[in-house]
Amino acid sequence: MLIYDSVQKTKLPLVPIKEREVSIYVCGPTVYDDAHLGHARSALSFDLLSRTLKALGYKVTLGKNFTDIDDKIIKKVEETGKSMQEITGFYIDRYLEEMAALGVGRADIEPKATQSLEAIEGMIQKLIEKGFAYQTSNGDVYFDTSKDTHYGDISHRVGNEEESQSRVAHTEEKRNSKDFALWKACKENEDICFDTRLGKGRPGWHIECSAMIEKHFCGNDKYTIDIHGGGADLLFPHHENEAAQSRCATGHELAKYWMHNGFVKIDGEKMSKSLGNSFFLKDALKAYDGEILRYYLNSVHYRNDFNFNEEDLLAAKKRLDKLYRLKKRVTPTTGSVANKEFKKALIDAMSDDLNISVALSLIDQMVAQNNEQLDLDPKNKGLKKEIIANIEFIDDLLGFGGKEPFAYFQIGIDETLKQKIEQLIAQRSEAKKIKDFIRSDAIRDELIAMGISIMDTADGTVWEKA
RNA sequence: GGAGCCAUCGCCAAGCGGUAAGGCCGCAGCCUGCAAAGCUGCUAUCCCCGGUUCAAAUCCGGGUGGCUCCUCCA
Repeated sequence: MLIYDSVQKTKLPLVPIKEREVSIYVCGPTVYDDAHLGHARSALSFDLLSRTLKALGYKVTLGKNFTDIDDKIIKKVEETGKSMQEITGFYIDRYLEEMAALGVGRADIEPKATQSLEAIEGMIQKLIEKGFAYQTSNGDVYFDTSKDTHYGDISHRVGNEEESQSRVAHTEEKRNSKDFALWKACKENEDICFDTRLGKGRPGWHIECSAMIEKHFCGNDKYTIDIHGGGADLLFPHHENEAAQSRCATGHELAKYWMHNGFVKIDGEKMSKSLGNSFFLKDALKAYDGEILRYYLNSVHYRNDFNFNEEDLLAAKKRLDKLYRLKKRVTPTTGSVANKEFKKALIDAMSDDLNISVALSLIDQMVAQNNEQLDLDPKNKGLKKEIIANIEFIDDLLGFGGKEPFAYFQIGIDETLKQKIEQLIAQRSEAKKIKDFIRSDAIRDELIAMGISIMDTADGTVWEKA
């Protein structure tokens, strides 16, 4: 398995800390609002990573956190009058539901900041003891970036210059402009704070990940986990800071490899809350089936930026349709063993830093080739079994193609409509039988107007929602 | 102002020094009562200019254009 390490900026062979085991930690969402397509892409990227590693025989332990302490959450509490738990619980459930619709598997460990306060507190204490952190007069604790000689190694930022142009506001009590909060002391009339040995307050954003990783994973003297992942926007400052905290507190590096997924863009611009161009996953799921969204969002290599648009989504859907049409042709059959070369080629493609484009092209070629073979030899049972097995393997590795194929083409059609369609098709068959093609074509036109396309096959007429 | 990334057919997208995968769209054909579906065939020398090399879309330098990070962010 080759993975691209965004710190070394090169593809590296994956050599896990423990043989045949891979530990992965991915930065999850801050749960104060609905997930957008960017969250989906990140989840999908690391889902693909985890599936690929499992297919290669690794035992994968995936951790993904929920940031449930945050200024934006507090703001929402103030705005809505709801409790923090109500808000975060609501969005966590939504997140998990929506990701499930995309076929994203649950993480093995799903820590929350609120459940990790002891670990957070412990790590901050250790940083203070070791002289890597300092407390200001109001009780805030900052990480002293000047004490960490490796600060900047993750994001490759030059640390010496004065950052006069930095957009970060200077806080008087900060010793260096790059220092960041480990602990934010409670202000006068704030009611959301946690009582700890550090006083009343709440953790800074970065410390929770370091603390949770330390709490839930153990590696060796050199590294805690194998792979740390997240969106490319987290590289700095979030991951730089996480790495610094962990390095200084524990004496070993946080992760051996760092992987970052590219952005989802709308009209060429990064989708973000501040630009107001977020496309919420819940809205996308209203318009498109989760499996199609999954296929589409995963169809571009995870490191590239992804420009979301409907035409491309439709093109992706057509590609998935073809796989399901092949599945329709072989459907009542049960699988045996997938084609060896196909299976190997697919795994090889994914083993090369998740080269999904090559994997999808292999699937396209498999579909065309098997369709041709079926054209030539429609009754070949062994072939059918192999095809089904191929598709099962695709579903396992990439997470699509698992539905019952007739159902796939009928998503969104209710029972009454379905009956009407089948009635019209029956009428058309009658007309065809007596060669009343004017009538049969009129019925077909009617169906097309309803958004239904039909195909006459040797086994009768089948229909699809267009 | 500082730091990066990217630029391949009308569109999406692989490629990682050895002579341009795949998909969508389009065209032609086979199949069909006609369609649809499926199959077959056809369609690019890689933003520009230099350089390195026997060989460059791939490496180096310089342009141009787009995007991102340095502020919450997946």
